[in-house]
Amino acid sequence: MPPAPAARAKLLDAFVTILLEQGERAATLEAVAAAAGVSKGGLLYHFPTKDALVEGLAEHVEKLAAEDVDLMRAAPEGPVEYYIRTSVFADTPLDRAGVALTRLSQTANPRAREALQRIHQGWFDALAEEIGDHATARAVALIGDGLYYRAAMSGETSTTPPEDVDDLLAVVRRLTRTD
Amino acid sequence: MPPAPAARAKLLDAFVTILLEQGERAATLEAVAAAAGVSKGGLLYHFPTKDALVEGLAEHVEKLAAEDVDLMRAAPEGPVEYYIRTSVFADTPLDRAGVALTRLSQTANPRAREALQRIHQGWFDALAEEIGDHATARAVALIGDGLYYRAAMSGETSTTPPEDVDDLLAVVRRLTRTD
DNA sequence: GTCTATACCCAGATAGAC
DNA sequence: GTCTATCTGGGTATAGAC
Repeated sequence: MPPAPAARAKLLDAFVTILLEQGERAATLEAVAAAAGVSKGGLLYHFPTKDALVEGLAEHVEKLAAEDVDLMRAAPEGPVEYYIRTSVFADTPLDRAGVALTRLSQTANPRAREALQRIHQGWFDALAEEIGDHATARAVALIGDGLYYRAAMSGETSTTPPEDVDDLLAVVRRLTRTD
Repeated sequence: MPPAPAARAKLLDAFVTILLEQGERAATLEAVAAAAGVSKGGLLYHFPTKDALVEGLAEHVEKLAAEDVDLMRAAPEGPVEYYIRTSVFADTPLDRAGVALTRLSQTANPRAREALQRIHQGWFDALAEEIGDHATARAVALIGDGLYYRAAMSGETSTTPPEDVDDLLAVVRRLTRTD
């Protein structure tokens, strides 16, 4: 990979921020360019079309998610606990970019949807490997999805209180222990 | 309530269908009007602005969801089983309209978001009443949310196979039984 | 209650200067 | 590599006929 110019990263970051804070409709080329401190023309040099911008975000998220799956598999507390803990919105780069991509996914962006599907599959596989039972793994994955999508929808930047996460984790442990 | 003209219902239905099949971007006034078999002007007689159309959909979904909560509380198999079973996308009027509204919710429609929040709260309350333990109720609610949002995102019109639902239900029963 | 016509605006994209 | 025009299409909304 070439050095990856700073402007590209800044543009993607601006795209994510607007998507998070104002939704898809507000994420116009002009708005993204302005937020990144360049002109529309400047943006279009790096991303020739809007689809290219979406594509760039999708790739970015897939890369971050792949790294996350590695972390998940290597986590001392195990994939399940890692997964649940990190499913609550925590304003990490992956959270931000992931939620932003989710907002695009319903619009009509097959690319965004495919990426998200692969990402979720990666998480699920890691869960299923630890849990064994398919249906239980599915239930755990769905709990994470629920947390994730709630964050993606409700525009909440708020973090779920730690004790709530602990309570939820206790429930999940009860679920996986009996297998 | 006045007789509620058929055209209004047809327009809302067309709005829902386009939202489901092609996403928010495609749901323009013209497209909705055409799908409902009227002209743009005709649509604008019933819904003076696009916001009014969204508002109309939100109200419609809230009404359907309120009825669903009643059914849920009265369900012979109990609220929990009813909730999980009906959380998978089944192409019912409520499913369709609910998913359509979900697609709108991230855009920047506070109205759509508020409606969805109230709706989810209604379901959660009914669950918590049966389950007792707050954290467990939350977990069950999240599993349903996960199913729901997955349908909302992936543009899947496909129905989850019944045996998968049964498997999931078995897991949920294990979860609630121990309380 | 529904239609046509049209005004207005803004998003996405192109061309070409610097 | 970034900028300033500028074109074009299409989305929302208004006016007014039928």
